[in-house]
Amino acid sequence: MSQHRHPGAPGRAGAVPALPDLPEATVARLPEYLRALHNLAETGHETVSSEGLASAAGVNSAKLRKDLSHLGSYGTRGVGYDVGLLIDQIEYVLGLTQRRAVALVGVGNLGHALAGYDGFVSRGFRIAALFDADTARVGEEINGLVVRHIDELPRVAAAEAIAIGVIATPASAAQAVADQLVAVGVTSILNFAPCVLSVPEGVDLRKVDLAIELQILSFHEHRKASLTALPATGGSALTALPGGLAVTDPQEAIGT
Amino acid sequence: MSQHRHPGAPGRAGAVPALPDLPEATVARLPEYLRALHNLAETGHETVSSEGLASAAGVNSAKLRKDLSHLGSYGTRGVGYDVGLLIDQIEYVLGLTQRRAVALVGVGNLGHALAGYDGFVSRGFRIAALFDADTARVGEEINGLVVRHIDELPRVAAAEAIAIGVIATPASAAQAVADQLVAVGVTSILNFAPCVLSVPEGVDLRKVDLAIELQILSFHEHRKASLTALPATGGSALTALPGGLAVTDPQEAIGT
DNA sequence: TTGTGTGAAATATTTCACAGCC
DNA sequence: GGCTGTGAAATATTTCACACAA
Repeated sequence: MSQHRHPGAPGRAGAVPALPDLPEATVARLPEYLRALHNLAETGHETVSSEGLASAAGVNSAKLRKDLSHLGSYGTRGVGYDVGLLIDQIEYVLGLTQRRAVALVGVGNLGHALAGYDGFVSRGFRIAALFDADTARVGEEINGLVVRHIDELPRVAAAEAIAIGVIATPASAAQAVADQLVAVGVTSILNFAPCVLSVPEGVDLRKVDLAIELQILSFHEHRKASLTALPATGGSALTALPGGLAVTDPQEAIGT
Repeated sequence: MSQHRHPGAPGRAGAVPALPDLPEATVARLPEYLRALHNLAETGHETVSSEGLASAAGVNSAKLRKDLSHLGSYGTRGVGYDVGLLIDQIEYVLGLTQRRAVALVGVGNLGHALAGYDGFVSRGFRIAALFDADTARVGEEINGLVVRHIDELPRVAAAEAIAIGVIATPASAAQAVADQLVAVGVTSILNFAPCVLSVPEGVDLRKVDLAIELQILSFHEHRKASLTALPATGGSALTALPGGLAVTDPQEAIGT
């Protein structure tokens, strides 16, 4: 691509957004770059190389450059990237120039913590409403917000222009809540309940399952243990393991 | 592969683990299958087809079959999978046959919620210890566990055989905590702090960043808004968008 | 000379489609 | 007849390596 093309300049200088459809893997990394850039900006850096930003974000520099190249050319060859400019660009692409309103449904153990989580507010969002189905919890105030009954969702959603719904209910309630969110026009949902939700075409759904993360780590623990368990089988302990030798996690070595 | 090969039967009938090194994408889905299988078992199903399990887990059946084929052949052609057998097999591969001990560091807002999260306990883990650096929080009891000072980590880790460390501290403390966990022999870490951690080779690190999930959703909101914003540009509104037409999120349509 | 931007190569993952077994 | 297991094709993602701009 010739010359500098800045698709959708943040300053809206008459140009057009034309959000390029980024690879999903790239989208998932942009927030990480953004955080690293904010750190750099706070420590007085005005410029950063792909190498520098990549290591701050925990990726390799080739990947970073490829990712950023999808946004257009915001670097200067021989110099690096302008930190401020890149922050603006990424925030623009991620749609963070407007502070989206988030509705959190389910104010139990986890929901309570999410309601008080600074990161949402400090990173571009506004928790606009809290809901729960349990009347015992309705009325409680968390972080300056009053918990409302879920039946008030339609009214509140219209008033607050809710853009994103976060579900932190028990799994048994999650699908019903998702349906209600969809019904009031919410098109992005983040689900913390450990279950599969189905939503209509056009609604984006992401999920965070805390236990799954631990189970993935458990797999790798198991794997590491099963490898080190056979210290010397003659070399290729990594391949097939013909037969014999019952080794079911002797007791993973911890500490000295 | 000829006949039924059951690499590493759970019942340890003298056979060998021989954990096949599964594709990472497959590993990440196994916990989801496991949850779906438990649901099926509870509702009395003894057998399930790839189609049925796939839809319960929110994936397509081809992917499911490919994933399961990496574990060996546990299905019966023309019939489906034996629910109980598959549960055993997946639990075995994920290393859930032993209840791994988890240490949670950082008992603030989020950590507090994690300490009380049922899902960890119900899905194969044991929260063995809670730590914090803030002496004001040390001694507090959460869910039957007393919060200890982080300096006690070495002693406790040795006593409890901690396998996995969960970091729920502020970002500023996270790297130091990670270092301490690594120092006492922990080789798997789940990080909730919004920062990049570096750990030595051989230590597995996963990360959950709640704000990042919202930012990814925000991107898609932005994208949807920018597409629907040009209702009829003559057909190919999806391609480049030559120039002109300043469209910076008019106001995303919410509600009716 | 430095360091971005990017084609092209290498990997990883998903999907297709069907042979083979129950 | 139904459904798994799996090669082969299609996509997606990562990495390489270098032309070229500043």
